[in-house]
Amino acid sequence: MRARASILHLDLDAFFAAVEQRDKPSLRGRPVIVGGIGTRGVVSTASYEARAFGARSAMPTSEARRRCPPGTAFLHPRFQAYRASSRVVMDLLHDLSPVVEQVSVDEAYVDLAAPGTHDLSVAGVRALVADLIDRIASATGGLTASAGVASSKMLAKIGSDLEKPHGLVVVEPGRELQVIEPLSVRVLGGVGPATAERLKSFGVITVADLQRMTLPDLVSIFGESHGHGLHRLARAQDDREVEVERETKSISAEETFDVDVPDRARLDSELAAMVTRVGGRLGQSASFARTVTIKVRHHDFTTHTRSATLTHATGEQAVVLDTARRLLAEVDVSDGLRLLGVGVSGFTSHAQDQLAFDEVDEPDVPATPEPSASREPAPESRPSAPSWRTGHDVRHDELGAGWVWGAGRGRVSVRFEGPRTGPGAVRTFASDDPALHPADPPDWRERPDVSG
DNA sequence: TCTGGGGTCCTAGGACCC
DNA sequence: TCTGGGGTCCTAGGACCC
Repeated sequence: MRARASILHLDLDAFFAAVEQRDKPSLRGRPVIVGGIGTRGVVSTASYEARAFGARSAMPTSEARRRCPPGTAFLHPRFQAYRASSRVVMDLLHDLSPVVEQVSVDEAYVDLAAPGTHDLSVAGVRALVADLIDRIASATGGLTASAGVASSKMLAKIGSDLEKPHGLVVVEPGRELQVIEPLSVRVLGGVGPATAERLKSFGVITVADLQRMTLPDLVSIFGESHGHGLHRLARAQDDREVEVERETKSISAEETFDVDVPDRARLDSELAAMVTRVGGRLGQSASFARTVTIKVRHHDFTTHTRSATLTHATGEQAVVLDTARRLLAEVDVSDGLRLLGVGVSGFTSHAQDQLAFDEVDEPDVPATPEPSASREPAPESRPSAPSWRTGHDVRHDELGAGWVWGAGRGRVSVRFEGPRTGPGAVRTFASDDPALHPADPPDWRERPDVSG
């Protein structure tokens, strides 16, 4: 917590709906819902007119249709338009300070102390941010924003919410506890429906109630991290800095089908399409991923993930798709899938990915000594054995069938799943091993006797 | 026709290693 | 008969956020 109110949290009001109303005057003053408008859609944003009828973000669109009157507009999101306006706003924030943390398309923190030139008195920041909100409105064609300024991120965010829409709250340093104590614990970051419900069972409704719980009790109920977090936040203790850059840790795509899909061919083509999207973004980021995860949701909404970590990070869509296919093959889809998704994570640089391959080498195959070369960026063409590429099916005369997990510099690692090797056994061979050859047919997993 | 899509972080158990 | 203790990696699930 800082001595002065120098952290700004800015939030655009009912952003998606406001952009639609700005761009289409006939929508102004009317209830507008932006989100999934299909049978299984949910509301992304409800305009304030729609909120008056009880429509809310994350509500099933079918429910919003029931609540809102005839004449309500239900619209698909136009992300391009939102991004364009978002950029205009973020540029205005960067005019105030170089330290801007964009949390989402419609939300950001700004460190007003960073430039060292702003008047950080309560009156000073109030004038500064009031002017900012005016400039946002004129630069975006009338979008309104709400802002909170406080001594910490937590209080700034709570402040921006207090007088929405078009509100500005400066929390005077020293009054933080007064502000939060009467509020619901739900205002604290990390307190969602589940945590709020558990707290309620202990008679905790407000932040003041939460202050009465001891740290050992909170830790025993919520675990080490969450317990300490709750204890701190209830006392307005928040030292998080405004972070300019946050690295991406996973990339994923998923889709909920209008009707549950039991058809493997259809699921496979959906999977391929999603891998193309994920792989495209992975390629843009110029990084390599080691872990591939699929996600499935059944008709009863039970949701599962299956993941596989490769020995060898990859940037290739074919490898991601092949891995995802193998994971999906293990899922019972006979009742149909409601949702299918795929993601990649465990990003590494190319140099590290070569190192990872070296580390899993089996001792019975002498590794080529390369004292420092493995730490250097590898040349453009990765495998030195062109016939073996990660993700391809192979057979070994003695060990049965498997697929290539890593290939390079005269060696190939094969992952077998058979009675002799056990599931997931990885063996490494010289790539000219005569007992190693392409598998046929490629769908060896379907054949129970394949490695027997 | 209840319940999207894209993320982050945490926990817990098992394998494995020293 | 009784069976350590960390640490790390991987997997799966859950809570949460916008």
